[in-house]
This record gives sequence, structure tokens and C-alpha cells, in this order.
Amino acid sequence: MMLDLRPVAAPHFDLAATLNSGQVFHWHRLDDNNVWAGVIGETPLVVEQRGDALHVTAGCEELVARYFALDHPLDEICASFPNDEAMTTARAACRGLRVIRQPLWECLATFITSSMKQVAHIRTMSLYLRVHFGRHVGRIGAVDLFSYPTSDRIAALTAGDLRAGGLGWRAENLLATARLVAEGRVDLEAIRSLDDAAALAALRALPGVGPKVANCVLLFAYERLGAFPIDVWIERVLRATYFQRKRKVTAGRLREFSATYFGPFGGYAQQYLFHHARQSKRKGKS
DNA sequence: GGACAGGGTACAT
DNA sequence: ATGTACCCTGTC
Repeated sequence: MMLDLRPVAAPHFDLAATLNSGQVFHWHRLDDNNVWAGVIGETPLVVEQRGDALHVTAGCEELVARYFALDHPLDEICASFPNDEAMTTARAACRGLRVIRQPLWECLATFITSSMKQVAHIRTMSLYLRVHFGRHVGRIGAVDLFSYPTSDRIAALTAGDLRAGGLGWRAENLLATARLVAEGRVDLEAIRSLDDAAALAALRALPGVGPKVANCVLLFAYERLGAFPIDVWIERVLRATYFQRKRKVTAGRLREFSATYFGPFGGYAQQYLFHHARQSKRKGKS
């Protein structure tokens, strides 16, 4: 396929690791692990990694650099991690993994649908919503690309429309939150100006948003790089690594520990531990 | 084929 | 601070 691609310098970046690390669920892998098609906001594009450079659809250079957070000081971030064995192993295994900058509503909505779901199914639901209620923004090769439906669009649907996409009980949560946003009762942009604690509280007030989802949104959309989402994978890692012989380690204790131990870029540390744990498990299986 | 667990949340105790 | 129901799908 003929594509007009332009280079973007991308040192310390691993495109495949980043797209496979459970942050986003709508990218399409093309020929191999280095070529992907997807949508950033409303813009369809192709991204190919060739060594220390990305080659992207012409005109999308700045958009890509911003989305993949190529400006994050990755050396400094990795150097800030604690130097224990688990962290050192994860850091080496996930070299080039970056925490990306997602559009607010898209990230919030996607993680509302993610609870108690495996990645494969989150992806199915995400694509369903895009295809049925989003906007067709382009076609690359054989892949049709759609933007994520706006809060207005989802607010106008019924729970049944959403359940048809396999959302189950998440449908009511997504719908209720979409309506709060669409009616202007919640201003996602305004949350940017709040400090971490206030932003967390504002997100948690939304239906379907508990501590885990709120922290994911803080980390992946609001660029709060210290936000530390605790899911079942991370919880296992934390207990097995840092609380081996302790008997009763409460959820509160884990939160308190993870908020301080991993430092100012705890969210990055979490992402590295998470991705490494999942990679190891998957390799161990096959 | 039927269990079963899977990247939580909300609500009750 | 812990226990439980909740909808649906891929997997064995």
C-alpha cells in the first residue's frame, strides 16, 4: 500500500510496547508489530516505527509527538524509580514504553467500560462504539477508521443501544456519565486545573468511576504521572514483591505505600510493573 | 457444554 | 474496612 509517511524523531520509544500496554484499545496492527493504523481524536493516521524514528501520515507529525508524549523525559523518569529488583527488571523489560496523552472523554468513557473486562473484550466494546456511534474518518488499506463517539452522541442513546455492544451493566454507567458531561453538569476540561486530590474526587463522583478507573484517567488523560491505578495485576505484584510475609495487608495500606514508594512518576512505574507482569504471564503460557 | 475468571464499582454491613 | 451482586465473553 502506498503511503506518504514523514519522519518524526522518537528516541527512547517503543511503539508496540506502548500500544500493547493497556492504555488504548483501538489501534490496528498492520503488516507487523511496527506498523499501526489508528485514530487520534478525529484524525486517522498510520504510524510505523523504524529504529529511533516514527514514520507517520503527512501532516500528523506534531499530533503524534504529542499523543505519544515523546517530550516526556524518559531517562529522568526511569532514573526516578526505586532501585529494587522488581522495578529494575520491569524497567529493563519495558524500555521505551511511554504513558500517552489521550483525549479526556474518550479515555474516561473507555475505562468506564473496562471494569472486570479483559483487554480483548475492552477492545471489542471500544470498536463497537466507534463503528456504530462514532464518525467514519478514513480508511487505510482494508481498515475503516472511526472516531470515538462524543458524549453528546452517547447521551442521546438508550442503555439498550449500549448493551447491544456487550457492555452489560456498564451501559447504565456510561450513559449516566455521558449525560452529565453532555448537559454541562461536569466539565472535563475544567478538571485540568484542579490539584490531584480534587481531580480524583471530581472523577470519582461520576457513575462507574471508582478509584481504579479515576486513577487511570488521571494518568492517561490528565497527565498526572504520579497517579497509581491499582488493578488485580498490580495488586498481585505489590503483595508478592513488597509485602511477602505480611498477613493482613489492607487495600488502604497498598494505596498508601504505592502513593509514596514509587516517587513522583509512580504512574510510569505502575505501567512498567503492569506491562512486565502481563508479558511474563503471556510468555509463560505459550 | 457448562463452569469460570476476567485490568471494578456501588452499596450494604 | 470487608463482603457481595452485577452483565457479558473468551477460555478451558
